[in-house]
Amino acid sequence: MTVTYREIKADILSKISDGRLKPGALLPSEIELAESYVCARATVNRAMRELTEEGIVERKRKAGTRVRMSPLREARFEIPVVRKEIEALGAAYAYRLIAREETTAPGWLGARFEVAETAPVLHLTCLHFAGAEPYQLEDRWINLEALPEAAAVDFEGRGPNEWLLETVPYTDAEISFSATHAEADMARHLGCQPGDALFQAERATWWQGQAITHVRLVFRRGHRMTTRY
Amino acid sequence: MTVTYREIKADILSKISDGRLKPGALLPSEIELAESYVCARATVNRAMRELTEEGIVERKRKAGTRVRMSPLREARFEIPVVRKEIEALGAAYAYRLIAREETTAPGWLGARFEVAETAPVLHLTCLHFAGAEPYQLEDRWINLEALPEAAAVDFEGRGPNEWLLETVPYTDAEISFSATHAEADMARHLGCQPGDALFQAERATWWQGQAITHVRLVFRRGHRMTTRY
DNA sequence: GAGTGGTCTAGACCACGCC
DNA sequence: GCGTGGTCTAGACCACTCG
Repeated sequence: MTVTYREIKADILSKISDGRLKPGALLPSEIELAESYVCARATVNRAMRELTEEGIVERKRKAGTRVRMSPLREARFEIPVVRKEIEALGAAYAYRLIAREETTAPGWLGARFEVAETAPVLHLTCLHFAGAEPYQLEDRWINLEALPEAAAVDFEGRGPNEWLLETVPYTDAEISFSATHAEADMARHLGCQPGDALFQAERATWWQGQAITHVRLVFRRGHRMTTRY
Repeated sequence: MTVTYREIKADILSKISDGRLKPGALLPSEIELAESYVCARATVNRAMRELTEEGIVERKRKAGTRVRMSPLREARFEIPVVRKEIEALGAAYAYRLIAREETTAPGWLGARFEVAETAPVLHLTCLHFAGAEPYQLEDRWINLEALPEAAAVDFEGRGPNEWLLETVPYTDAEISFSATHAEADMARHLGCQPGDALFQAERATWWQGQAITHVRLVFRRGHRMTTRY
């Protein structure tokens, strides 16, 4: 029965949990820990490295390893495909294409995207349903210079997000969350009142510096994005 | 000049980026990779383990290592202290306590928190400024059963978030983001119109199952939470 | 059964950062 | 300088899972 790096992690965590190790406390060096756990230093190292990545401890050469003053943790959100998000709610997923237009990039998009305003883009508006209820309104722009084949796809049966996921990888993405008012047509599609406060996400993706797609996702009234950490 | 795990990661990533490795492709086994990179298998293993954690590849015993079909990535958000958030904007931070009251937990809080409705709580309302502009309205509830010493603190000079961070660790936290309407007093404090759509975060933390604090943070109009990934 | 990844060991060298 | 963590090596055993 040897000591695993998981057991070492669990032991350190339990010592923090029950107060035997307080925030700011200095831990023994890897060599000392390896002796006390009777294992190789590499095993201790892996345990401590993972605790570092998880934001539990802080390490500095020469200074040693300390329990973080306030465990710096970051919340992580998976960015699921809307179909899976809805199916995870236990509802049936349905999709409808509302509008489709080939045009040129409007000014705000050009600025965010670093594409010329004359660039050809495909503009799609779609609605995603959870059962019979509208769930999310999708306002999508696809850069046809980067992705000319998108012009040949009719997005009637399947949403552009799923098509894009299968078709193009990306190297960079930016996502932001904010609140917005329901405009008149938005309220009509989402079944809420004009002026209602709605949660929205905007995402842009690039492939090696070239803009691929920008999407604005407006959720139905009352939507919450939640995570535990 | 030895081969590091970082170089191996970078090499694999570049092969994915330029198409030499396509989504779904099977990579050579660790032993083969170690031979071709002329390094120890542990070095290859670390590179591949990190690529797995980052969602770039998928590994199964016996089946081998594959490039993920669609790189499953998660967005990460640091949850900074509001003071640092504001200072990072280049603005001066200021704080004001608006209201303070010792009371018992309202029903909705008891439900979220699993504390009795008779539990004593400290209810604080505070405003955080970026320069002269209101930035965030904080509506905080502290469980006085878990943290009786909070009753003795006047939160005049410093916000409860900073006090809590220094004072109590937590084992579990839940955070959620949504949109809300500005109520009348909220609009007055944040300098916006009643009914404006505002972005809000709600966070609850626990220490080993015991509720510590619940906070609702309502941001000024137009606030966006952004990350790249 | 056999091949793959998962982990541990014992040892080594190095880079960083205090003193 | 010197102690700490960061990394690499060569070898080993094990656990899972596919055929």
